[in-house]
Amino acid sequence: MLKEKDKFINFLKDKDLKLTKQREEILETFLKTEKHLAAEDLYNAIKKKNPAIGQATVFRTLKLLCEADLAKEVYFGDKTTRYEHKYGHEHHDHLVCIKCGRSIEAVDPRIEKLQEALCKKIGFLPKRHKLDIFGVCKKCRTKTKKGYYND
Amino acid sequence: MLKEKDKFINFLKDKDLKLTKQREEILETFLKTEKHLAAEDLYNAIKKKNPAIGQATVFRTLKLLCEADLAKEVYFGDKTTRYEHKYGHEHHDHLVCIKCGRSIEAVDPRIEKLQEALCKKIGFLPKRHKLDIFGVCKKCRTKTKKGYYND
DNA sequence: TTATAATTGATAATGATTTTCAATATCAAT
DNA sequence: ATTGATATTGAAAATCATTATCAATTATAA
Repeated sequence: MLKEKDKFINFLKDKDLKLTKQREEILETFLKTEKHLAAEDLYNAIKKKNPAIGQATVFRTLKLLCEADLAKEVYFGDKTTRYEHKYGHEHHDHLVCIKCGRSIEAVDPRIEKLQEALCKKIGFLPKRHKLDIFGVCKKCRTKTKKGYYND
Repeated sequence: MLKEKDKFINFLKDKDLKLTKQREEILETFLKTEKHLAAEDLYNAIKKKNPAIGQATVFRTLKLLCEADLAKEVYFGDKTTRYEHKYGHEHHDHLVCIKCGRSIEAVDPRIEKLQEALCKKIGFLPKRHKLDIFGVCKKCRTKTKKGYYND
């Protein structure tokens, strides 16, 4: 928690930007939630503590958090941008549950290797990639009383 | 070309929808382009032949083509939806060039297998997935006069 | 404390997509 | 071919997420 805040403060200093109450609040609330939230979700969460906050400020600050490498944009197909924590999170793929909406982070180094090989084979220089697998998570499968959810 | 049209006609009949001149035109123009185009691109292309066509109709028809499994929505991170041909195209990953914007289709069965294994290991039931690799394509690397583009 | 530049919230603007609605076209059954 | 029931169309207004504008406010280095 402190590390992230420090990183943000350094980032701001570095860019001659100011540390404001709203920026602090937004960062704190963002760090408290561990899911992939949209700007609006974060806005609503913060409004409870500080109803004076403006949406625009949330959008702007989220952008800053991305620049500061504390957050990362993710897109899951619907048209809204979501944000995930980046600090201390290595690259990972997403297993997105189509029932509950949660997403699980996972990596398989062998998959990463094969991706590189695939690129090399066709002369493509990879810079970044993303793999999203959509399906039903363990919890949601189990919920279906009659054994596992299987179709 | 005929196959796709037939499939569309059958789809429409099946849903008690009507085959109209604009739907035909939109399908034909869509089939003529082999890249991932946005609704607006398609709209502009069609306007040349038929200036009377409405944007809304293009959006609506693109939706229909997706339902008919002739087209598939793809998202490459910017916020506009693009559409690719689906008929006769197996599942594939995308290598998206960040220089020229083109995208190459590719599949590696070993990657697919590993993805399944990864899911199984954590009890996740996969339904579909997408892998996009962003980088620089061979052509664009070559364009850089002094040897390959490498950073 | 003060000067100066950055920040804020409200609101208007944007861009992509959707909806609404009255006029028109399709198609199955005459 | 004509009809009639229903789907479709284009234009324009409405939406949704996001961005830009701007006057008032605030942080910060001197």
